[in-house]
Amino acid sequence: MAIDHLDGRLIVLLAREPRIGVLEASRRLGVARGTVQARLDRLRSQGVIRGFGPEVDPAALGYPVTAFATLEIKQGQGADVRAHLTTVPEVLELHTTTGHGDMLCRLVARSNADLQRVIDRVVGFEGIVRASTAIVMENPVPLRIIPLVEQAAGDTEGC
Amino acid sequence: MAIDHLDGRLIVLLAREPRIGVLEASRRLGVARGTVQARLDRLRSQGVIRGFGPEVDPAALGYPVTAFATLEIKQGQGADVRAHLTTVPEVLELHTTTGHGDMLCRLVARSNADLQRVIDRVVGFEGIVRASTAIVMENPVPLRIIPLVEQAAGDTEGC
DNA sequence: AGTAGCACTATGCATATTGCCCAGTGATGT
DNA sequence: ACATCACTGGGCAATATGCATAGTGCTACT
Repeated sequence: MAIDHLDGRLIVLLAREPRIGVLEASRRLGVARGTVQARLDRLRSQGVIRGFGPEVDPAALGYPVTAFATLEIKQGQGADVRAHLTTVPEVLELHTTTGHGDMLCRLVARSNADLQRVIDRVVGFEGIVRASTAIVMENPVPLRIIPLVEQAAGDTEGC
Repeated sequence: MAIDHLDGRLIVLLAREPRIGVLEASRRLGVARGTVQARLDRLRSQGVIRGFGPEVDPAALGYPVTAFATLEIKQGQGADVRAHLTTVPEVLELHTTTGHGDMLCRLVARSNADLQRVIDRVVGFEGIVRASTAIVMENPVPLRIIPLVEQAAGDTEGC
């Protein structure tokens, strides 16, 4: 179910130096190439590793402003709102949540002024009752997974 | 500053089929290998593409519960809180924001019960005044970048 | 006009990597 | 004792990579 220590080391290695291939990884980890190959295949088929897509920085694309919007949805309009938000390119992520709001979405925009346009487009839809937005100022911890992988790998055995 | 249409097609292609190499990409895009090579180098040096790290699914690692916590910080304790949260593996992401709270962080946990442990660890730190947590139920739009890339690429020229 | 700079094409070549095969070994469970 | 499984270590053909070259069309500058 979880991953073992070698899996963890492999994932961390790939996260740190994505350009290395299977052969180089096997050298670094001190195991045979076939082992790395098999581990990778298993991790992918188990869904632990979803893929190796490029990580794109929205800021470098011209969208330096990030914000999180909490949306309150009119009863029974959830599906329509989801469909609507999916069509907005600036909506990078959408979750339905418990708590004060009903949905939380991550937005990007070209500027603070442009954010207004994005928000207007997001909330300009029947079914959204209220929206409250928090603009991101700093991002002290960018999306990371390595510490979690290390914990998950370490739990299983003691190295 | 932004990216052109070929850049956009390249990024989308790589996002859809990450395992293809430079050579195969050049065939798909109908351009020379050197061109793809040069574009990739430029995109990486410009920071548009941060890397090709593996996308790991926390759920498959044994952390199926995701939550967002809004934290209110005592004046002047920001740096300490950041340092503290960095040490918690279950904190996948941390932002400082405008609005009601001062920080927003993304958490994962092994279960709803385990989430309590994580939150206790997160807020068990002088400097955090108040925390409100929203548990993610569904994720209709997983983190995506393709629509934004297409928009950014399309803006520049009309194909 | 003339020219320099730039991006792209097209090609070649040595080296490295991949995918696939196999036989052997040690640990585990029946 | 025996089957199963993961790992090792090796070999092989096919492929991809990094690097270099020369030619072409376009743009910008003088």
